[in-house]
Amino acid sequence: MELFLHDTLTQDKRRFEPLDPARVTMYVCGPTVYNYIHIGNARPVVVFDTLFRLLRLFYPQVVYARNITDIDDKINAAAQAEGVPIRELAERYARAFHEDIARLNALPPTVEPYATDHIPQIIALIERLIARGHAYVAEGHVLFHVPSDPHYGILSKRKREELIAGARIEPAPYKRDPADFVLWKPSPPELPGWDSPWGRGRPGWHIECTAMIETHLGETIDIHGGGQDLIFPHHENEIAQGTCAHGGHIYARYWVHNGYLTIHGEKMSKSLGNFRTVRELLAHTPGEVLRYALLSGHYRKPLDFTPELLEQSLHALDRLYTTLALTESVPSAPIDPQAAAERLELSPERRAALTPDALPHGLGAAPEFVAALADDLNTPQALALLHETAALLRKAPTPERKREFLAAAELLGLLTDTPQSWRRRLPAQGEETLSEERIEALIAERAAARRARDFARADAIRDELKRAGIQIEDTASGTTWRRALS
RNA sequence: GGCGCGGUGGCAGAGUGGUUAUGCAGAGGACUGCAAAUCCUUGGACGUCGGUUCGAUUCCGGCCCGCGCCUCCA
Repeated sequence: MELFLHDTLTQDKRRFEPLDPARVTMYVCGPTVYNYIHIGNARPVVVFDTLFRLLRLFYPQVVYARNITDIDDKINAAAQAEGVPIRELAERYARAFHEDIARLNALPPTVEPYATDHIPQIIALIERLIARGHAYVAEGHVLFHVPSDPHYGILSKRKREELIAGARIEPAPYKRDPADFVLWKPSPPELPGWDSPWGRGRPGWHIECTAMIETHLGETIDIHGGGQDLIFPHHENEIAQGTCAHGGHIYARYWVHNGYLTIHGEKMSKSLGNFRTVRELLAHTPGEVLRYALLSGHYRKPLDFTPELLEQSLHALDRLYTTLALTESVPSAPIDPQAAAERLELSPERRAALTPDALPHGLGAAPEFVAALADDLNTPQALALLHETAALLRKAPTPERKREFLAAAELLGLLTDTPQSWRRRLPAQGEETLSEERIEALIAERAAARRARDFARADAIRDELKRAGIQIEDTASGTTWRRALS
């Protein structure tokens, strides 16, 4: 089976062909840690986590790097506003980031480099750019000279002249060209800084990613990902400095960008202030529901983030968990790795590297399901197929279907909970709360009333539970309870 | 102004040159003491105006509307 990805650079969907199929590399821009991430920031995390899972199904080794930018003007400003050391603030929000995305079922990346751990590499990279005539020193700054790169604008389809004409801010006087951007800037004594050939200072915004890519992944990577708002200037500048530093070698073979999350049709952003943090959403929404919501739209399209979206995602996911609960006695057919690889038409190299003790996510999934994801990560289509598999499984359970269902969910990072725990841990909806002991006692009392054909009493108990947000389900094997959905 | 994205049924959202995706919500029925869950059935759609075509939601063009980027932003 072949993987297709939309490439921002060529503006079309192309067959994915890695430079080295034995080692696929992907770099995704991670957060700048100066506050809690919002749900818009979580979109690339979930999207590229899903792509990571898919790539690992197709290739034996995938190196996925997602950085943490821990040196930045905004971090400095936030620390100063709070009156805490900069390092402490950055560490706090890096930790919060990890906690938040773990609840979105995001796997840890292969490497998670920190900008401040790469200062020597950044300095070396800048020196190379200066030596090659692509950067210059001015008033303690080092700037990338945009006119030195004839291809500048290739990613964002912009002309340097138009950028200058449309600029919203006055260019700094020390710039040779208004489009030049900072690679290194001086740091006053009270702010973090490192000694460099140009004095004590700190890296500019874009250079750290290029240095970390070079350090951990190499000069040319297969996939570079991030949100659409990074296309310009961040990724444009990365291509410029990276390509110029590497003597013209291709910087990234595929540029993959996710669309925005919107609120009432407007982009969610920190500057507009219309964002919801993942942290506050997690207080009353299971992380998996947030993940489902983010996957319910195609990654390149805008996704309007509304309470209705969350409610629909909650209900849809609950249906999948109900399927799991209804088919608990159905065993999942064991996976024969080679037969599964055959069905999915994985490459001979991939097949050779499959070992029974380390099988990738989704190996047991149906080919059409994997094909949906392999078609530029069509997660809405994949979710539709997951629901169809669920419906088939409920109606005519077989071990093969069970395996396909579980494998498909695994590839999407869903259904990681048990149905029991899912149904009982949902946010409380009732006006009052009852302990599990009290719930069990009431259910026992209702069962006694039903045996005595005292249905008035039995229904009164059910109503009481209902008011507490507890839904009763009478099944052949007895009565179970769950937290009701909204 | 330049560049780019999008307008699909009550809502979300795929897809396709001709046979009503999927989920949520709604309606009717089965099951149930009554419910819930499940199952069956079911209504409802492709911004607008032209063009190409035997046939267009799907291809082409104009228009309308919405959104984004143009050195803070995922």
